[in-house]
Amino acid sequence: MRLASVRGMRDILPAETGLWQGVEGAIRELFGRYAYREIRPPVVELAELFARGVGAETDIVHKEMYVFPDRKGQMLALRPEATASVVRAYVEHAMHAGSDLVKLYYLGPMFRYEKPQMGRQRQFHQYGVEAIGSLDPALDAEVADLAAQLVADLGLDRARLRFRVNTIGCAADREGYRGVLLSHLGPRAVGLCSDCRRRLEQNPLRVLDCKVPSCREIVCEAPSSADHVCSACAEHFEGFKGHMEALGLSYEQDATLVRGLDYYTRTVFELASEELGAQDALLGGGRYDDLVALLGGPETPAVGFAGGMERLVMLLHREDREEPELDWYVIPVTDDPEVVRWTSQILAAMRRAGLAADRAYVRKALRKSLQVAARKAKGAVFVGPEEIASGAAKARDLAAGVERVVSLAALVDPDAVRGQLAAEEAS
RNA sequence: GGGAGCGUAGCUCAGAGGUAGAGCACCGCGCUGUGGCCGCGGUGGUCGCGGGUUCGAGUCCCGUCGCUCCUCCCA
Repeated sequence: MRLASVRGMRDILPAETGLWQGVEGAIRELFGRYAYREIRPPVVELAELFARGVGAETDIVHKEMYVFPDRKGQMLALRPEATASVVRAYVEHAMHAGSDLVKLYYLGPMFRYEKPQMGRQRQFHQYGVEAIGSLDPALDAEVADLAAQLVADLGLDRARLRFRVNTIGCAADREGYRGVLLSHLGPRAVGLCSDCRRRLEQNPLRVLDCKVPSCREIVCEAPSSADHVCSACAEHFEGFKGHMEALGLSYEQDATLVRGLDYYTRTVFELASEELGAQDALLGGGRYDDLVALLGGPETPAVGFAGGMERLVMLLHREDREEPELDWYVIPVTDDPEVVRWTSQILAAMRRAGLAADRAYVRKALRKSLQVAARKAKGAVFVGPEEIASGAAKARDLAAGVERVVSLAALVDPDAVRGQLAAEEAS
């Protein structure tokens, strides 16, 4: 069989890369505006980082991570997410020493060995922010506001997006709530699905977001974590919600919102879209106050979120018209060596002057070359014996269908070109 | 990991046991240095891959790989 890309890993072709660059540009611009600076951690880390940071028992680490030994037998992993890497870098480079609050963002490929489907690939791309060094609930709200602003900037329909928030408390609260939850769910275990009976022992919180109808019934009567957090965490959550309202961000509180990574504490949130099908989470995040210390740094609270690029691109995909990108397409009208040389010289001059230009390299009927030109460029320039003799060229506006003789100097002057085209369109 | 559907030309798809097709795209000609229309002609396929049944398989059977959807999980 012919060689093909690896399952779950796809090519992003030129027809799509324009959209990707646009989304990436919007992300970088917005995150910069919120005072986050880019960090680029490596794609490969010690496998242990994720086992410790994300949690050895989480699905992501336990079942989905690409793990392999290098040539010296060291166990490495392709990163399944970036927060652990960013925090590792924060600790490794003692970034706490340089600033009271460190705000970082990243953008790049992640890897999870899952069954591929719409909106879920084995290599996918995430963007995200991490604000490390403050426990202020206003910072949680800033991160949520940033997420909301991103989808607004990209022009997504707010009515079809759902912002859900919850609190799962600090580490001590989680331990306490785990007991409360167990004593509620334990007697009802018979009614739970087989997965949930297993979760009951490993991570009872995950029973909460099970989608099996019978489990949901049992779960909706279960005590919610928000009612079982300590007063400090409850106050923090109230503060967070207050700031959300102050910023005009609408949300729904959802007691079943539990994230799949072990490091989360207190605030958790998720933004989902109705338009994405089964994989509807656009972005998700929350607070992780214990992770920095867990990875060997000082006790440092932090909050962040991550979102999926593919899912964002999918929502924007409806407008995919392809417009000519080049300013000029230069066509030699004969095979004459002199003509061909002039063509290359004019082309080079245009490019050096900052114009986007290309030329016909495939010899064919002139009208065919014009068809190609109309697909690729805003204007066509003809080079032949007549043009060489007069020292000017025939330039054609391909949208307006108007043609006029232009001096070579005008051809390579970006301002003149714009004036020229505008004048032709007006006439 | 569990379940379902689909893989035929670059793209969208017909073909239901008997010579692999259409539309679009691409190339050429009509139209010698001027586009989008029209007409005519042409290039292009180990029918995902491997086995089996049959005189004969794109078509039926089994396996496998891939895609899509659900479940699961999350971004």
